[in-house]
Amino acid sequence: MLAVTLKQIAEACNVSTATVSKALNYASDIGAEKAESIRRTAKSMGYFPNAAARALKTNHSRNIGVTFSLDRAIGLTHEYFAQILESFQLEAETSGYDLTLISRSLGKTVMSYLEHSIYRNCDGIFVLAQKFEDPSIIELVSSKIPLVTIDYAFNGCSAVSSDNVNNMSGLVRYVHSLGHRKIAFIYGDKIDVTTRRIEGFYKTCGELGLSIPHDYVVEGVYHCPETSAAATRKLMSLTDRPTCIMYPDDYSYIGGMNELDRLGFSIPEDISVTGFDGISLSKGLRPNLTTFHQDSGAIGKKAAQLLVSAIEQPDKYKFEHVIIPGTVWEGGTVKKQ
Amino acid sequence: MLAVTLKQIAEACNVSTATVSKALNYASDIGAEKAESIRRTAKSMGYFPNAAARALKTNHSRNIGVTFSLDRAIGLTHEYFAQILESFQLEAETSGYDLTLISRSLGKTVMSYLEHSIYRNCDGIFVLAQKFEDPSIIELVSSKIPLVTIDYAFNGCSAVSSDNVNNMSGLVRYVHSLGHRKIAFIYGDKIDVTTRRIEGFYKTCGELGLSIPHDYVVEGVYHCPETSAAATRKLMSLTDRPTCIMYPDDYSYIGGMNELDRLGFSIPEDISVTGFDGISLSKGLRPNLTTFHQDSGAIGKKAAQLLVSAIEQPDKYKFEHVIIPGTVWEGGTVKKQ
DNA sequence: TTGTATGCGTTATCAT
DNA sequence: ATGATAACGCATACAA
Repeated sequence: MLAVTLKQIAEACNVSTATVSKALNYASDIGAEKAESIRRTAKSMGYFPNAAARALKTNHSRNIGVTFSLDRAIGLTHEYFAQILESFQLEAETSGYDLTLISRSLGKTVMSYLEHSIYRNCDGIFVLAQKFEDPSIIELVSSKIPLVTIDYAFNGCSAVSSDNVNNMSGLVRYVHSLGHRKIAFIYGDKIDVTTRRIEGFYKTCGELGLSIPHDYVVEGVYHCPETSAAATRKLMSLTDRPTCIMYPDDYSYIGGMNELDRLGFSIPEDISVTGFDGISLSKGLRPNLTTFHQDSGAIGKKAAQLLVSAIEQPDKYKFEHVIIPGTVWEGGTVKKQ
Repeated sequence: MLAVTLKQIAEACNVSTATVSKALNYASDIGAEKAESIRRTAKSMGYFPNAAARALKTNHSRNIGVTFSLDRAIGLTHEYFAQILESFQLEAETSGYDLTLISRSLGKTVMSYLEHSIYRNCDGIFVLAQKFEDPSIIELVSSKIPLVTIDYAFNGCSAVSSDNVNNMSGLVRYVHSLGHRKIAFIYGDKIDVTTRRIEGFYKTCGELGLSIPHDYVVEGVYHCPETSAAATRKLMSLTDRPTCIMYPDDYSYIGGMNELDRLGFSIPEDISVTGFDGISLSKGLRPNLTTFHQDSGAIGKKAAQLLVSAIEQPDKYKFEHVIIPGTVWEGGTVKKQ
């Protein structure tokens, strides 16, 4: 509101705005003590540069756009994404970037993510999405604006992914190591991540010499307890029941947990279970849910680092696809057979 | 990246930039068909205004700052706040405003929320906080920048609150109506919201003629299952046990749920319980958690409407404190006595 | 070392 | 009805 400008500082110091600008930007061609004194008065006057003016002049805004292309209101509400965004924000802020939420419209104007990003002069984009085949995402990726994606790698773009194939594999091996041979898997929505997990599941079962009946692998929905409940009912009504059910994610497991209780099965005595994600909920449940913890904090942080590099060193920067490992969280829901 | 400018459109149309600007802004002093043709070519060239230039000139950015002054990483991760932010975002976007996350620093520079907001030319601020006594929040509120707060009302500022006194009262009355007389209450961190809930609890108990022993009201921590577990243990070890325990929030109830199970009490046969918030988790648990649903969607939406009014009609706008009612969600965790 | 002048893209004022 | 021009706040090439 006050909005002190360079001009006011210049008047207060009896110098030109150019000199003030140089002092504030630690330019080399300015007297040390004069620069220092200018900085002091600038500070005392509560000066902060005007981001719009600076963006207009320098052609970069020190602002990163965040796109949310997530389904079924699993946006900010999903702890996995919320944590990634939170750690991304922290790291971006440390590097001097603010985050602006970028949507597909503004008022009555419908615009693509790219158009919106250009409108806001975003220096880079953090693409948080599930449906990467969204044309507006494709357009974004095809442009020359620096960006980083999560859990999906486009050609020529940096990406940070949870290691889905190996994570799934690790979890299957853990379950197998406790003696389980009849392992069922409820997978989530058929997005890229899911394909990899299914791949990891079958591959690992194969390596372990397990042959999994077709009806042990059923489709579910991420973050949806109801669907997991239904899938659980289906699995437990099979004549040859599994000894362990792997759920698509921790949250949807809640549905399975309740259904198993309703059916009179206790966990892990009668049936073992695993989740996926490692959200804080899994440590609140009893027994603690055995799950695979995806290191969302590391994912967000790394994504921010990659994006900042891409923005600040466009020439020497090389695209990377970083895979962040996770860990099996041994809870108490998988019983030794 | 392409960044079509007014100038390019002007050249393409053989008119001046002033004329183009008028056409695009539907000014009155311009020929109808010429304006229309200019708009067509602008569209065909993929023109979008440069937000920075516009902000510089008009002194408003159509950008709203969001401050997150939340403890213990209950930021985006808390479903209540995440939902409020989500609905706020949707409504703000509809009115043509983008959201920028405002922190207390940027790079190595430490700045107050106000300084950061001025730096980014925010037209208004959405204050999402728990600790309203934070000096940086006070500074923000004392300034003349339009803002709206949630669950705490400052003098001369708009606020949207969940009706904490009455909500708590409604929940107590519901429990009482099912025959409970020995009601315990684990309250959360001692912030303003909590004070009101405690007030609502005691007031209603008084009106209902219940005298609550001191050791039935114990301090807990929001969003913290461990603390709720400890408090539960304490309550259940009393010689004269309560018949119902009211938890600070749905999430922290998870700790109580597990502890009760560990102690061999089943819900609701041996002990009744309630949560607070009405997050989606409560409907995933079995039995469904009886809780008080705070209408986070309505809160966020209303907050955005108030803020946009404050920004766009600074003169005729009157500060408001809107109380959003909620509803008891009858789950299955309170047994009829 | 310091200051002058120019332009970023837009809107607004004032001529024409 | 249309256009030249100035100004928003800042950074920088260039002149002094």
